[in-house]
Amino acid sequence: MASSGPPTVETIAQRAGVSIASVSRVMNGHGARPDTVRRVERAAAELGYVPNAVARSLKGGRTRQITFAMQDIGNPAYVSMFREIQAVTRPLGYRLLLHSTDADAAAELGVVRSLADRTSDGLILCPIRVTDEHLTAMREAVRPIVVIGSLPEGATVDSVRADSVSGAALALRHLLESGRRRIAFINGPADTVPGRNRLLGYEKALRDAGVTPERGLTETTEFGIEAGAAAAHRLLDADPAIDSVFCANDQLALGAAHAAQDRGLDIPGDLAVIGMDDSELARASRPLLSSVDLGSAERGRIAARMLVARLEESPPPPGSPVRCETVAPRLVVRGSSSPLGVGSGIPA
Amino acid sequence: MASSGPPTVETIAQRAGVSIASVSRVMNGHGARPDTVRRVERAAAELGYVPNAVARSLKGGRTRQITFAMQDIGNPAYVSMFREIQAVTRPLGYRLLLHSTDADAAAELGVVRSLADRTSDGLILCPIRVTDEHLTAMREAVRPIVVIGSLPEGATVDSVRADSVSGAALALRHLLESGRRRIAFINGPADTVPGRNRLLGYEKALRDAGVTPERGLTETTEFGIEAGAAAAHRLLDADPAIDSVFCANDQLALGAAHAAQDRGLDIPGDLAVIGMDDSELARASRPLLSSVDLGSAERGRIAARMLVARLEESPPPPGSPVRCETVAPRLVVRGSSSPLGVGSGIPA
DNA sequence: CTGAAAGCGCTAACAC
DNA sequence: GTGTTAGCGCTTTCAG
Repeated sequence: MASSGPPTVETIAQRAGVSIASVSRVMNGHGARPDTVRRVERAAAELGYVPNAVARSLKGGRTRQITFAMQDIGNPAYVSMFREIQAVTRPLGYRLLLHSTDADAAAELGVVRSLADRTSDGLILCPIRVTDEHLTAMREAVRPIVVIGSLPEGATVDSVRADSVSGAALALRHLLESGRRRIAFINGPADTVPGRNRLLGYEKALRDAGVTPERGLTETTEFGIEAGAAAAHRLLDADPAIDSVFCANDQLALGAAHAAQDRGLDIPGDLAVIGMDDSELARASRPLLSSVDLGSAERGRIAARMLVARLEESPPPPGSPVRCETVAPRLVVRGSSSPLGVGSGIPA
Repeated sequence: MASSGPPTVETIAQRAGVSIASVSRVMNGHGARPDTVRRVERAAAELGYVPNAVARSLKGGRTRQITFAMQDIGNPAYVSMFREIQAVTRPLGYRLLLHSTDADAAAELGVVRSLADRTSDGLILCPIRVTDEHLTAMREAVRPIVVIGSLPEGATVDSVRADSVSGAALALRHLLESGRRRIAFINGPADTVPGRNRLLGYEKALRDAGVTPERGLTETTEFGIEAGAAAAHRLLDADPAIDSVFCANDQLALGAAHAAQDRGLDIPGDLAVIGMDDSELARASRPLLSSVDLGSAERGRIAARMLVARLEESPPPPGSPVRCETVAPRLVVRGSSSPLGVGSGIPA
C-alpha cells in the first residue's frame, strides 16, 4: 500500500468513511454532524493531514501572500517597515514575500508586473523613482498596490507618504534657533523622489528663515557612512565656516560626524550634525545623533492596513476613492546638535 | 462580451485559433510550428496574458518559492544572509518568503510545520534553539530544509555552520598576543546554540593560552547597544583591571566601547574591544571596531546553493547523505584593538 | 447534513 | 505538430 505522497482530502475521506466534501467542510469549520467532525479530525490527525495551500489558492483565487518590495533591506528604515507590515499581516494569515530590488528600476517594474501571475494578493512598494511606465503598470495591475512614497498628483494608487519637507524644516528650524547660521546639507541620490523632497525641504526652510540657500553648501552622494564622511570633508575643505550639517539619513550623518571628529572638530561645539530616519545608527555614535524620524514604522503599519483593507473589500468597488495618508515627522534632539556643552557625550 | 477576469490559456487559444495545449507549449518553449508560435504570442501580447503561477504550481507540485526564517531581520548578520540567498535564488526564478520570528521558538516550529502546506519548496532556517521537537519536525518535513547553525550530532538535516569556537579563539589569541591579560567576555543570550558556542570558544582559547577563565569576567545579556554598555559598566565596576573585552556581536561591542569612553577610558589604550559579525556597526564607531567575521554572507550563499541543489535533484534519493559545511571565521583587526597609539582614530 | 460532480488554470500524456 | 483529455487538491454548488 504505497501511500504515494502526502495525504489529500481523498485519503482522509476514505479513512474517515465520508465524502471529500465532508472533509472539506470539517476542515473549514462549516457545520457537520458531531460524529462526522470527530471521524474526520481523527483521520486527519493520524495521517498528519495539512491542506494544500496551492490547491486552495487556485480554487479561491487568493494566495494569502503579500509582496513587499524596496531598494535595500539593509536600510534600517525598511527594516522598520518590514517589521510593522509583518506585525499587521501575519496575524491575519498572510505570508510575506520580500523583494530587495537593489535600486534597480527595471527590477522594480518587474515586481509590479509580476503581480499579474497571481502569486500574491497585493503589493506594498517603496519606489525609488516613479516613471510614467510605473504609473501605467500600477494602474493596470490586477491586484491592489499601496505605495510608500510620494506619487504625482492624479495617480490612481493608494499611498502613504512621509513629509520630508516638514521633516527637513524641523531640523533646520532647530539648528537656526540654536544659533547656527552656515548650515550645510548632505543629500542622498538627488534623482529620487525622497532626494528631491529633502532638498526642497532644506531650501524652503532656509528661505522661510530669510536665508538664501547657497549651492556650495549642498553635497549629493550615495548613501553610506564612508560617502557621508567624504562629503563632509569636501564641504569643510571648501568652507571651514560651516557650523552645522543636516544629512538625508543617519548613515550620512554618522560619516559626517566621524569626518568632523577626525579633523579635530568638536560635536556639537564646532559642528552640529543631524541625520534622518532615527535608526539604530543614531544611537551608535558619540555624541548620540539628533535625527528626524520620518515615521518608517508608522508608514509600514498604515500601508499594511490599507492593503489589507483593499483585500478584504471583496469586489473592489470600481470607483472607490484613492487613499492617501501622510505621516508627520518628528525631530529627536540628542547630543550632536545640543547647545554647546550640553549632553555632548564627550568629556571636555 | 464580458471578458470575465484575466485571460487564461483558453482565452488565448480561442483568439489564436489553436488548442490550449498549443498555447501551453508555446508559453513553455516546447516545439511548435513557427506560425503557431507567432499567433499565440500575438494573442498573448494583445491580451497581456501572464500564466497563472498558482495553477502551474498545483500541476507541477512546486511553487518556486523558498522560505527564509530567522530571529530578527534587523540584525545585520541576517541581512547579509538574506542578500546572498536572494542573489543565488532569484536568478533561478525563486521568490523569497521572509519570516522574522522574533526569537519565538513556537513561531519557529510553526515555520517548519508550515512547510507541510506546500507553500514553499524549501526552507532555510536559522534556529535559536534546537529542541527534539525541532529535530523531529525537520526530519518529517515534506520539503528540504537547510539549517544555518549548529545541529546535534546525528541530525538528518543539511546544515552550514559558523565556527564560533575558532572565531572566539582568533580574537582571544590576538588580544593575548598584543599583551592583554584580563580579557572579559560579553555574551548574548547563553541558552542559544551560538551563545553556548561563543562561550566555549572564549574559555577554550583562554585555557589554551594557560589562563584559567574566571566567572567574574563573563557577562550575559540580550543583544543591543545599550545592553552592551550596561554589561561593560558592570564588568568594569567589578574589576577595573580589565584590559580588554570580547563581545558576542558588534552591537554589544559598540555599547561596550561607549561605556568605556564614557568612563574616560581610551580605546584601545586602556581597553581593547572586539566584536563579532563584522557588520556595518563595526565601521560606525570611533575607533573602528575590530570584529570577527563569522561569514554570514558566505553561510547564506552556501545554504542557498545547498537548498537549490536539493530542489533540483528531482526524486530526493532516499539515502542521500546529509550535507554539512563549516565556514571559517576571519578576524578583522581595526583601531579598537590595535597596539596603543596605532590607528586608534582618536587624536591624542 | 451529506455526497456527487463541476471546475479553478495549467501541463503532459496520448492519440491523431 | 497538434488537439483531446485527464488530472493536480481543493471548495462549492446542487440534489438528495
